[in-house]
Amino acid sequence: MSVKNPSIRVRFAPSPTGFLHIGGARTALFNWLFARHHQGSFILRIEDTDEVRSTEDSVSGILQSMKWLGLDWDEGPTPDGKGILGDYGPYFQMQRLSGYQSTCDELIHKGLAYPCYCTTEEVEKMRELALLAKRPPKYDGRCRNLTTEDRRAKEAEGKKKSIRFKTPITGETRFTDLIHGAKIFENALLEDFVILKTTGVPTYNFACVVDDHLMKISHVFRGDDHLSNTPRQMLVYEAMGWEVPKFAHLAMILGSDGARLSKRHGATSVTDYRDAGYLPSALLNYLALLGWGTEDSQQLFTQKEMVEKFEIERCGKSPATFDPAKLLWMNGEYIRKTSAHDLGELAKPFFKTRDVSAVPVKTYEAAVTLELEKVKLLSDVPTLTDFLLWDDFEYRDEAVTKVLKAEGAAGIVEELVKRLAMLEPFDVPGIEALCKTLAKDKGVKNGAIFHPLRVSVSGRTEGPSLWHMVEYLGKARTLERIKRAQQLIGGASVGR
RNA sequence: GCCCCCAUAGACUAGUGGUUAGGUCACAGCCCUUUCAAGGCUGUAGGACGGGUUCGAAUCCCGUUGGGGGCACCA
Repeated sequence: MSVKNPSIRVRFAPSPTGFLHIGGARTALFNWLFARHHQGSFILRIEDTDEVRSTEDSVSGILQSMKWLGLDWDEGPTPDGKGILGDYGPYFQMQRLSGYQSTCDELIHKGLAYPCYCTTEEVEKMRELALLAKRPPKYDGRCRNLTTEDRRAKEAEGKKKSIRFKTPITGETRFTDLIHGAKIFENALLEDFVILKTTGVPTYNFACVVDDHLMKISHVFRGDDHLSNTPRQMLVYEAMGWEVPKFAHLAMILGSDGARLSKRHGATSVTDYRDAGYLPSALLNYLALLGWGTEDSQQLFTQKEMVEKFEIERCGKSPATFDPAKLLWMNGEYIRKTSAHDLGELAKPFFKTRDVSAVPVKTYEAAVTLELEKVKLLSDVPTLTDFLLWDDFEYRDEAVTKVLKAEGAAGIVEELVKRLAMLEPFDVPGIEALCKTLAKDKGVKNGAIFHPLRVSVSGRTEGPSLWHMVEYLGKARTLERIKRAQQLIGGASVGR
C-alpha cells in the first residue's frame, strides 16, 4: 500500500444495527473519495455500543457491502471481520471500553463530568414536566452538585450511576462546517448528556469523540442529521483540550415523498441493488451525484476521474431525492461499457432456473453480445438471452397470431426454409440478401419476410438484429426452429 | 413546544450581481431502423413568495411559506 498523507484521516463509522443502506453508502463514498483524492487514510470503525440492536450479521453484511462497492479501507477490521488492519485498533468500540473509561475518569477528575443516579423513568418525568411548564425538555442537572456524602448514600442504596457531561450553562459553541459554513449553537439549550451508560458503555456522542481523537481523524464527514450533535461533541473536545477535527455535514437523501429515504421507499440496502442486478460502479457514480457535482455537470465518471475531481467544498447543502429511474439509466450506461465476456460472467448468478455454465462460453458470449444494448440490469440477461441459448423456448401467443398466422405468412415461411437450406455461406450478408430477394420475388414488402422469420426463430416480435440472430443460430438450428414454427401455423393459412 | 438545516423545471444539478438561466434523467416528437433497444436531433418545463440593497438580483440582506432533521442511558 502506498504511503499515506498523515494529515488526512477520515472514517466511516456505521453502527451494525442493520444492513448498509443507500445513505450510509453515500457517506462512506464521500469519505472514501476525499481520502483517495488527498492520498489520506480511509478508516472503517464499527460503532457497536448499542448492545441491544447490534448484531454480528450486520457487521459482516456491512463489510460485505463495502467490499462489493469497492470502497476499500486502510484501517479497520479485516474484510472477514476477524483481524485488524492499521495501528489504531481495535476498530470495534466495544473492544475499546478502557479508553472511554479513562477519558471519563479524567473529565470527572477535572470536574467536567459527574455521576448521575437518576433512573430513566425519573429523567423522562423531568422532561415531561419541563415540557408542561413550557421549558425545554432537558435533564435538570439535579445530580450535578451532589456532595460526597450524597453520593456515598446513593451508592449505599445500590443505585446505579451513569456519567453525565457538565455542559456549560452559558456561552456558545461555534464551528465552521466545510459545507454549511459558520455555525453557532447556544450552550444553554443543551442538557448535561450522558457519556457513560450505567453499563459502563459509552454513548455515541462520547465514544465518537474519544475515538476520532485517538485515531487522529482529521475530517468528519457525516449526514447532516448529525449537525445538532456537533456542538455536544465539540464541548467534549474542548473539555479534554483536544484538537477539533474539521466537519462537513452532507445533505440527506430523500425518498420520492420528500421524507428521509427509508425502508418504506422500497429497496434501500446496498444488497438490494446488488441482487437486483446493479453494478457497483454505477451505484457509486449515481450516489456521487447525489449532493455533489462538477462545474460542467459531468454525469459519467471513471473511478479515477471521480477521485481526481471530488471536492468536499463542492457538495450541496440541500437534500437530494433518490431517483431510481436515473440510477437505472446509469446502470445501462455502465453495462454497455462492459465487454460481453465480463457481462456474461457477471450475469451468470442471475440465471435461476437454468444452468448457464453448461452452455459453451462462445455461444453464451455471442448471445450476450446480440442483446448487449438492451441490458439495463444484470438480471435482464437471462430473459433477454434464454431463447438464444436453449431451443425449447415458448412461442408467444400474440406473436404467433399476429405474425405467423397472418395472411401469406405460411407460404413465405415455407419458401424461407427451402432457400435457407441452400444458403452457403450462412452469414449476415447472405441471409440479408436472401430475404430481400425473396421479398422481390414474392412482390411483398421486406417486412412481410422479416417479421415471420423473426418470430419463427425466436418466438417473439422483438429481439436482436435479425441477420445477426439467424447467423448466430446457424443453419441447422434456424431450420429446426422454423419447422417448429410451421407446426404452430398448422394448415390454416397454407397456400394463401 | 424549542433548536437547527434547506429552497433553480417532475428528479439530480451548473451558474455567487449584468447569461437567450447551461447539462443529465424522465416525458413528447422526429430521424435511423425488420422489431425491441441503443444512438442522433428537436421540444415541453425552472430560480417558492414578499420586502429591501443596487443603475441592475436566481445570485447579497430581512421576513413569510414550504420541506427536512434534531431535542434518548439509539447511533
